[in-house]
Amino acid sequence: MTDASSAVTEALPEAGSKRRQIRPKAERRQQLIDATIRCIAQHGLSAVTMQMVTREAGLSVGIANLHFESKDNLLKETLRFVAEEYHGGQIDIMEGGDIPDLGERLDALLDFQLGRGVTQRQKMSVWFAYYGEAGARPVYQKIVSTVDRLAAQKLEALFTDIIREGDYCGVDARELATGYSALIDGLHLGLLVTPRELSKRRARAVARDFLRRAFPQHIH
Amino acid sequence: MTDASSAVTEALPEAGSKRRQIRPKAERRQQLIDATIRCIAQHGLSAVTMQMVTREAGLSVGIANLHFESKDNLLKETLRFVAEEYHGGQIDIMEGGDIPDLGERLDALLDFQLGRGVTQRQKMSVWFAYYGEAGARPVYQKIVSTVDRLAAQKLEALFTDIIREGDYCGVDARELATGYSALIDGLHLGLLVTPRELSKRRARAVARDFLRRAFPQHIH
DNA sequence: ACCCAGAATGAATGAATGTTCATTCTTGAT
DNA sequence: ATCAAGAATGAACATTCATTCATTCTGGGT
Repeated sequence: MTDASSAVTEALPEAGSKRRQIRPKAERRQQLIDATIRCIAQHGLSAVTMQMVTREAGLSVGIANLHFESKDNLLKETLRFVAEEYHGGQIDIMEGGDIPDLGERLDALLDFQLGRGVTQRQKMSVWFAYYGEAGARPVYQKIVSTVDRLAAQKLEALFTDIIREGDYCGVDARELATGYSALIDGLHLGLLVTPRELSKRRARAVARDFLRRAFPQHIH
Repeated sequence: MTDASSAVTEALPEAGSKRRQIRPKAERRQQLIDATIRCIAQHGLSAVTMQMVTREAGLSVGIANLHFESKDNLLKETLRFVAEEYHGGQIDIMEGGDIPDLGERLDALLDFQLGRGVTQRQKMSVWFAYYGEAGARPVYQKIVSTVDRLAAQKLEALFTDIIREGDYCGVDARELATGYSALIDGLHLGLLVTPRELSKRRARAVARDFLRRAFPQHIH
């Protein structure tokens, strides 16, 4: 078919290169997961197909079943990646040896949760696409609740420290942590579904307000 | 209903009756929408098929395309129904001529939002299934944001009244309303995805805490 | 220079699903 | 009792999609 000796074609040696490349398994896996995230964000979880994902990744259809065993598994691993990245980022900040001041640490957390650009929005789409299915799929519930529980513990610990430092009384760290987490989730929903009604700036203001009401000395 | 004169067969006059019945269009539509809700809650939006829905409704496959033109339309109408029911219920309470005391009205609202049983959980599954797809489907965004906007206005109005009545200062009704809505959404998510971590009782306590911190004179 | 383990490909396959429509049946009016 | 309108049925069809696998190709080791 393609005559190798004829030098006529081969116009794009780099960009649109059709050249087959061999890369390590871990790299291909990540490539496919990234493509899956973009596809879910753009087309919705229920519309995602293997063809769509592999085309987005610039690879052939067979490769997805080589590195992940099935579509189900690819979707599962994609959720795991997003969940761990999001919660891992939060946990790093909350443990945060690099930020000694507790008020600043809260600010950094808020920045992480409601900051960022397009990428963050894509991740949020993925996040909620899975939430929607979680009621019917125990596997998803398990992945989310595992990382979720750890993040919730860290948040409660941080709140406990702040309450002690500020001598706030009549405040329950656990209840407050549950409320703050729920508030952030709800704001993400708002940003995703009604971006016209809720700007990122306003979402941050609302979250800061919640924290200020609870820890007036730490948030200005 | 069943023919009284023929006493031979008709073992189950109600439950397993195979008899073909003709019913008005509106009734069939509601029957199919109800079945769709149950299917989404049990299997997840992406796993719902027309066969599944019509079997759940105890009807044949053709009927769905007779009363709704397509699967897409059935799903769209189901979302519209759930959205209007949920937001409509809230709005009725918030306008609430039947409850003059504003604090009690808040309580009633909270009851409606976080109360109920299995049915409510089913509706929530549906709600978030669509949220997950909303990022990619403008139709869903439009349906939700339309009813959402109205409910947000009513909530803001209620908060404004309460702020005036309680002489609360330094509190912005709009910002608080956004926060409260987001909090409720987030708590619903928690109830759906991590029911083990978050009981309905605790969710209510968290929401009440939020309101108490804002309107201490109205919530005890 | 040669070789081969295994990475990559994509046409083929079979299963699942949305939609159609010829046919059957019910009901209320005449 | 008869009939027509249209509600209801479900087998058939066309499409779409996940998965397979025979084959091709690559790059590091010898």
